[in-house]
Amino acid sequence: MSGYAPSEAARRSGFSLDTLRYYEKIGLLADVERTAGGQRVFTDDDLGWLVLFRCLRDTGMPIAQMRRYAELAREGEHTADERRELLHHHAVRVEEQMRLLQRQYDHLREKIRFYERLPEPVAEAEQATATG
Amino acid sequence: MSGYAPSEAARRSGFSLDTLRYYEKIGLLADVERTAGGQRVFTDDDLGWLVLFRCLRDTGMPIAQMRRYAELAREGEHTADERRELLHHHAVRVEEQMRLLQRQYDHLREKIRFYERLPEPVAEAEQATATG
DNA sequence: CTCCAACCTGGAGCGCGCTCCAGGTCAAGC
DNA sequence: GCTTGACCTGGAGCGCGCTCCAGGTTGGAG
Repeated sequence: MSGYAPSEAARRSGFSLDTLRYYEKIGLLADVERTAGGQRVFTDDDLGWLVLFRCLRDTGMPIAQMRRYAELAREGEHTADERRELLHHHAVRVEEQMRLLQRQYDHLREKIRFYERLPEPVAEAEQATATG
Repeated sequence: MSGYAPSEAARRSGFSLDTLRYYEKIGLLADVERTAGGQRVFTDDDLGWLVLFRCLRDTGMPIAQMRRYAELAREGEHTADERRELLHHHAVRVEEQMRLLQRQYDHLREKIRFYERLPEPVAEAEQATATG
Protein backbone atom coordinates (compact mmCIF):
# COMPACT_ATOMS: atom_id res chain seq x y z
CA MET A 1 0.00 0.00 0.00
CA SER A 2 2.53 2.64 1.04
CA GLY A 3 6.09 1.45 0.58
CA TYR A 4 7.52 0.98 -2.88
CA ALA A 5 10.86 -0.42 -3.95
CA PRO A 6 12.92 1.87 -6.20
CA SER A 7 12.07 -0.10 -9.31
CA GLU A 8 8.38 0.11 -8.50
CA ALA A 9 8.59 3.84 -7.86
CA ALA A 10 10.40 4.23 -11.16
CA ARG A 11 7.73 2.24 -12.96
CA ARG A 12 4.91 4.22 -11.40
CA SER A 13 6.45 7.64 -11.83
CA GLY A 14 8.01 7.15 -15.21
CA PHE A 15 11.36 8.44 -13.96
CA SER A 16 14.46 6.27 -14.19
CA LEU A 17 16.14 4.89 -11.08
CA ASP A 18 19.03 7.22 -11.69
CA THR A 19 16.72 10.18 -11.94
CA LEU A 20 15.01 9.26 -8.67
CA ARG A 21 18.37 9.10 -6.93
CA TYR A 22 19.41 12.32 -8.63
CA TYR A 23 16.25 14.12 -7.50
CA GLU A 24 16.90 13.07 -3.96
CA LYS A 25 20.56 14.02 -4.14
CA ILE A 26 19.85 17.58 -5.29
CA GLY A 27 17.17 18.04 -2.64
CA LEU A 28 14.19 17.99 -4.93
CA LEU A 29 12.71 14.93 -3.32
CA ALA A 30 13.01 15.06 0.47
CA ASP A 31 15.14 12.36 2.08
CA VAL A 32 13.49 9.09 1.17
CA GLU A 33 12.94 6.45 3.85
CA ARG A 34 15.33 3.52 4.01
CA THR A 35 15.30 -0.08 5.13
CA ALA A 36 17.70 -1.11 7.89
CA GLY A 37 20.14 -2.04 5.14
CA GLY A 38 19.96 1.36 3.50
CA GLN A 39 17.71 0.64 0.52
CA ARG A 40 15.11 3.22 -0.41
CA VAL A 41 11.42 2.81 0.33
CA PHE A 42 9.21 5.29 -1.49
CA THR A 43 5.91 6.31 0.10
CA ASP A 44 2.66 7.37 -1.51
CA ASP A 45 3.63 10.87 -0.57
CA ASP A 46 6.89 10.58 -2.49
CA LEU A 47 4.91 9.28 -5.44
CA GLY A 48 2.61 12.29 -5.17
CA TRP A 49 5.62 14.57 -5.38
CA LEU A 50 6.92 12.70 -8.39
CA VAL A 51 3.61 13.18 -10.15
CA LEU A 52 3.90 16.88 -9.48
CA PHE A 53 7.49 16.99 -10.71
CA ARG A 54 6.43 15.21 -13.84
CA CYS A 55 3.77 17.84 -14.40
CA LEU A 56 6.15 20.73 -13.82
CA ARG A 57 8.94 19.22 -15.87
CA ASP A 58 6.62 18.39 -18.78
CA THR A 59 5.56 22.02 -18.80
CA GLY A 60 9.16 23.19 -18.88
CA MET A 61 9.84 24.32 -15.33
CA PRO A 62 13.58 24.32 -14.59
CA ILE A 63 14.72 22.05 -11.79
CA ALA A 64 15.96 24.97 -9.70
CA GLN A 65 12.43 26.31 -9.56
CA MET A 66 10.95 22.94 -8.69
CA ARG A 67 13.43 22.69 -5.87
CA ARG A 68 12.46 26.13 -4.66
CA TYR A 69 8.84 24.99 -4.59
CA ALA A 70 9.69 21.80 -2.73
CA GLU A 71 11.74 23.70 -0.17
CA LEU A 72 8.91 26.14 0.43
CA ALA A 73 6.50 23.27 0.96
CA ARG A 74 8.87 21.78 3.52
CA GLU A 75 9.05 25.07 5.37
CA GLY A 76 5.40 24.84 6.21
CA GLU A 77 1.99 26.32 5.68
CA HIS A 78 3.12 29.92 5.90
CA THR A 79 4.77 29.65 2.47
CA ALA A 80 1.51 28.74 0.76
CA ASP A 81 1.11 32.18 -0.80
CA GLU A 82 4.56 32.14 -2.28
CA ARG A 83 4.03 28.63 -3.63
CA ARG A 84 0.74 29.62 -5.20
CA GLU A 85 2.43 32.61 -6.82
CA LEU A 86 5.24 30.46 -8.10
CA LEU A 87 2.79 28.07 -9.71
CA HIS A 88 0.69 30.88 -11.06
CA HIS A 89 3.69 32.57 -12.58
CA HIS A 90 4.68 29.28 -14.15
CA ALA A 91 1.17 28.79 -15.51
CA VAL A 92 1.40 32.14 -17.28
CA ARG A 93 4.59 31.07 -18.97
CA VAL A 94 3.02 27.77 -19.93
CA GLU A 95 0.18 29.66 -21.57
CA GLU A 96 2.68 31.65 -23.62
CA GLN A 97 4.42 28.43 -24.50
CA MET A 98 1.15 26.91 -25.67
CA ARG A 99 0.33 29.92 -27.81
CA LEU A 100 3.76 29.85 -29.42
CA LEU A 101 3.53 26.13 -30.03
CA GLN A 102 0.11 26.50 -31.63
CA ARG A 103 1.31 29.34 -33.82
CA GLN A 104 4.37 27.46 -35.03
CA TYR A 105 2.31 24.33 -35.51
CA ASP A 106 0.01 26.30 -37.80
CA HIS A 107 3.02 27.44 -39.81
CA LEU A 108 4.18 23.88 -40.03
CA ARG A 109 0.80 22.70 -41.29
CA GLU A 110 0.84 25.41 -43.90
CA LYS A 111 4.23 24.28 -45.06
CA ILE A 112 2.97 20.72 -45.33
CA ARG A 113 -0.05 21.88 -47.25
CA PHE A 114 2.34 23.55 -49.66
CA TYR A 115 3.99 20.19 -50.25
CA GLU A 116 0.68 18.52 -50.81
CA ARG A 117 -0.20 21.20 -53.37
CA LEU A 118 -3.71 21.62 -52.11
CA PRO A 119 -5.57 24.26 -54.10
CA GLU A 120 -5.64 26.87 -51.32
CA PRO A 121 -3.48 29.73 -52.53
CA VAL A 122 -0.59 30.54 -50.23
CA ALA A 123 1.28 33.74 -50.86
CA GLU A 124 3.51 34.06 -47.83
CA ALA A 125 7.03 35.33 -48.22
CA GLU A 126 8.41 32.23 -46.58
CA GLN A 127 6.71 29.98 -49.09
CA ALA A 128 7.96 32.12 -51.92
CA THR A 129 11.55 31.34 -51.08
CA ALA A 130 13.36 28.15 -51.93
CA THR A 131 13.10 26.80 -48.40
CA GLY A 132 10.66 24.14 -49.45
CA MET B 1 16.23 44.58 -50.23
CA SER B 2 18.26 41.41 -50.44
CA GLY B 3 21.54 41.62 -48.59
CA TYR B 4 21.65 41.86 -44.84
CA ALA B 5 24.58 42.35 -42.51
CA PRO B 6 24.96 39.74 -39.81
CA SER B 7 23.58 42.00 -37.11
CA GLU B 8 20.54 42.75 -39.27
CA ALA B 9 19.97 39.07 -39.98
CA ALA B 10 20.23 38.38 -36.26
CA ARG B 11 17.73 41.11 -35.48
CA ARG B 12 15.26 39.89 -38.08
CA SER B 13 15.54 36.20 -37.30
CA GLY B 14 15.80 36.42 -33.55
CA PHE B 15 18.91 34.22 -33.55
CA SER B 16 22.16 35.47 -32.05
CA LEU B 17 25.18 36.17 -34.23
CA ASP B 18 26.90 33.20 -32.71
CA THR B 19 23.94 30.99 -33.51
CA LEU B 20 23.89 32.16 -37.13
CA ARG B 21 27.56 31.31 -37.48
CA TYR B 22 26.98 28.02 -35.70
CA TYR B 23 24.11 27.10 -38.01
CA GLU B 24 26.30 27.73 -41.00
CA LYS B 25 29.21 25.85 -39.51
CA ILE B 26 27.19 22.69 -38.92
CA GLY B 27 25.69 22.83 -42.38
CA LEU B 28 22.20 23.81 -41.37
CA LEU B 29 22.33 27.07 -43.24
CA ALA B 30 23.96 26.68 -46.64
CA ASP B 31 27.18 28.60 -47.20
CA VAL B 32 26.28 32.23 -46.81
CA GLU B 33 27.51 34.77 -49.34
CA ARG B 34 30.46 36.96 -48.44
CA THR B 35 31.82 40.37 -49.28
CA ALA B 36 35.26 40.58 -50.88
CA GLY B 37 36.63 40.96 -47.38
CA GLY B 38 34.95 37.79 -46.13
CA GLN B 39 32.04 39.27 -44.17
CA ARG B 40 28.70 37.52 -44.42
CA VAL B 41 25.82 38.88 -46.44
CA PHE B 42 22.50 37.20 -45.73
CA THR B 43 19.90 37.02 -48.48
CA ASP B 44 16.12 36.97 -48.24
CA ASP B 45 16.37 33.29 -48.96
CA ASP B 46 18.64 32.78 -45.95
CA LEU B 47 16.12 34.71 -43.88
CA GLY B 48 13.37 32.42 -45.13
CA TRP B 49 15.34 29.43 -43.97
CA LEU B 50 15.88 31.04 -40.60
CA VAL B 51 12.16 31.58 -40.22
CA LEU B 52 11.66 27.90 -40.93
CA PHE B 53 14.38 26.88 -38.48
CA ARG B 54 12.75 29.04 -35.85
CA CYS B 55 9.47 27.26 -36.46
CA LEU B 56 11.00 23.81 -36.28
CA ARG B 57 13.12 24.60 -33.27
CA ASP B 58 10.22 26.19 -31.38
CA THR B 59 8.29 23.00 -31.97
CA GLY B 60 11.12 20.89 -30.62
CA MET B 61 12.75 19.43 -33.70
CA PRO B 62 16.35 18.37 -33.00
CA ILE B 63 19.01 20.11 -35.03
CA ALA B 64 20.11 16.85 -36.67
CA GLN B 65 16.66 16.51 -38.19
CA MET B 66 16.59 20.11 -39.35
CA ARG B 67 19.91 19.53 -41.03
CA ARG B 68 18.55 16.44 -42.71
CA TYR B 69 15.68 18.50 -44.06
CA ALA B 70 18.00 21.24 -45.30
CA GLU B 71 20.25 18.73 -47.02
CA LEU B 72 17.29 17.12 -48.75
CA ALA B 73 16.13 20.50 -49.99
CA ARG B 74 19.60 21.18 -51.40
CA GLU B 75 19.54 17.87 -53.23
CA GLY B 76 16.69 19.06 -55.35
CA GLU B 77 13.08 18.61 -56.21
CA HIS B 78 13.17 14.82 -56.18
CA THR B 79 13.43 14.79 -52.39
CA ALA B 80 10.14 16.65 -51.96
CA ASP B 81 8.28 13.52 -50.86
CA GLU B 82 10.80 12.69 -48.20
CA ARG B 83 10.77 16.26 -46.96
CA ARG B 84 7.01 16.28 -46.77
CA GLU B 85 7.09 13.04 -44.80
CA LEU B 86 9.70 14.40 -42.47
CA LEU B 87 7.56 17.45 -41.75
CA HIS B 88 4.43 15.38 -41.42
CA HIS B 89 6.09 13.03 -38.97
CA HIS B 90 7.26 16.00 -36.98
CA ALA B 91 3.78 17.51 -37.00
CA VAL B 92 2.42 14.32 -35.45
CA ARG B 93 4.92 14.57 -32.64
CA VAL B 94 4.06 18.21 -32.16
CA GLU B 95 0.42 17.25 -31.80
CA GLU B 96 1.34 14.77 -29.06
CA GLN B 97 3.42 17.44 -27.43
CA MET B 98 0.50 19.85 -27.49
CA ARG B 99 -1.84 17.32 -25.96
CA LEU B 100 0.63 16.52 -23.18
CA LEU B 101 1.21 20.18 -22.52
CA GLN B 102 -2.52 20.84 -22.34
CA ARG B 103 -3.04 17.91 -20.00
CA GLN B 104 -0.27 18.95 -17.64
CA TYR B 105 -1.43 22.55 -17.81
CA ASP B 106 -4.85 21.39 -16.63
CA HIS B 107 -3.23 19.59 -13.71
CA LEU B 108 -1.32 22.72 -12.89
CA ARG B 109 -4.47 24.83 -12.92
CA GLU B 110 -6.15 22.36 -10.63
CA LYS B 111 -3.23 22.59 -8.24
CA ILE B 112 -3.48 26.36 -8.26
CA ARG B 113 -7.21 26.19 -7.67
CA PHE B 114 -6.44 24.09 -4.63
CA TYR B 115 -4.27 26.89 -3.30
CA GLU B 116 -6.97 29.44 -3.94
CA ARG B 117 -9.43 27.28 -2.02
CA LEU B 118 -12.19 27.77 -4.54
CA PRO B 119 -15.34 25.88 -3.52
CA GLU B 120 -15.10 23.23 -6.23
CA PRO B 121 -14.37 19.96 -4.45
CA VAL B 122 -11.17 18.28 -5.55
CA ALA B 123 -10.65 14.70 -4.46
CA GLU B 124 -7.60 13.66 -6.43
CA ALA B 125 -4.99 11.48 -4.82
CA GLU B 126 -2.31 13.98 -5.65
CA GLN B 127 -4.12 16.74 -3.83
CA ALA B 128 -4.66 14.49 -0.85
CA THR B 129 -0.93 14.17 -0.26
CA ALA B 130 1.24 16.78 1.35
CA THR B 131 2.69 17.94 -1.95
CA GLY B 132 0.86 21.20 -1.79
C1' DC C 1 23.19 -21.21 3.45
C1' DT C 2 23.76 -19.69 -1.13
C1' DC C 3 22.76 -17.23 -4.92
C1' DC C 4 21.84 -13.36 -7.69
C1' DA C 5 19.09 -9.64 -9.00
C1' DA C 6 18.26 -5.42 -7.21
C1' DC C 7 20.15 -2.04 -4.76
C1' DC C 8 23.83 1.24 -2.78
C1' DT C 9 27.60 5.30 -3.24
C1' DG C 10 30.50 9.02 -5.21
C1' DG C 11 31.84 10.82 -9.04
C1' DA C 12 32.77 11.03 -14.01
C1' DG C 13 30.72 11.60 -18.55
C1' DC C 14 27.42 12.82 -22.04
C1' DG C 15 24.30 15.08 -25.56
C1' DC C 16 22.36 19.11 -26.82
C1' DG C 17 22.46 23.70 -28.31
C1' DC C 18 24.51 27.09 -28.05
C1' DT C 19 27.91 30.87 -26.01
C1' DC C 20 32.18 32.89 -25.20
C1' DC C 21 36.93 33.96 -26.04
C1' DA C 22 41.42 35.54 -28.04
C1' DG C 23 43.51 37.49 -31.43
C1' DG C 24 43.06 39.36 -35.70
C1' DT C 25 40.51 41.82 -40.06
C1' DC C 26 37.22 44.91 -42.42
C1' DA C 27 34.93 49.10 -43.69
C1' DA C 28 32.22 53.32 -42.89
C1' DG C 29 32.63 57.99 -40.95
C1' DC C 30 35.42 61.84 -39.82
C1' DG D 1 44.74 58.12 -43.11
C1' DC D 2 42.83 56.95 -38.69
C1' DT D 3 39.66 55.37 -35.71
C1' DT D 4 36.28 52.32 -34.10
C1' DG D 5 32.76 49.19 -34.06
C1' DA D 6 31.20 45.35 -36.47
C1' DC D 7 32.91 41.32 -38.12
C1' DC D 8 36.10 37.13 -38.84
C1' DT D 9 38.15 32.25 -37.24
C1' DG D 10 38.98 28.00 -34.53
C1' DG D 11 38.27 26.09 -30.60
C1' DA D 12 37.19 25.87 -25.65
C1' DG D 13 33.53 26.14 -22.26
C1' DC D 14 28.98 26.06 -20.33
C1' DG D 15 24.30 24.91 -18.34
C1' DC D 16 21.01 21.63 -18.12
C1' DG D 17 19.31 17.29 -16.92
C1' DC D 18 20.30 13.46 -16.61
C1' DT D 19 23.06 8.78 -17.40
C1' DC D 20 26.58 5.65 -16.66
C1' DC D 21 30.18 3.39 -14.14
C1' DA D 22 32.96 0.71 -10.71
C1' DG D 23 33.05 -1.53 -6.89
C1' DG D 24 30.56 -2.99 -3.08
C1' DT D 25 26.03 -4.38 -0.17
C1' DT D 26 21.36 -6.22 0.58
C1' DG D 27 17.72 -9.37 0.87
C1' DG D 28 14.19 -12.53 -0.87
C1' DA D 29 13.81 -17.10 -3.34
C1' DG D 30 15.09 -21.83 -3.38
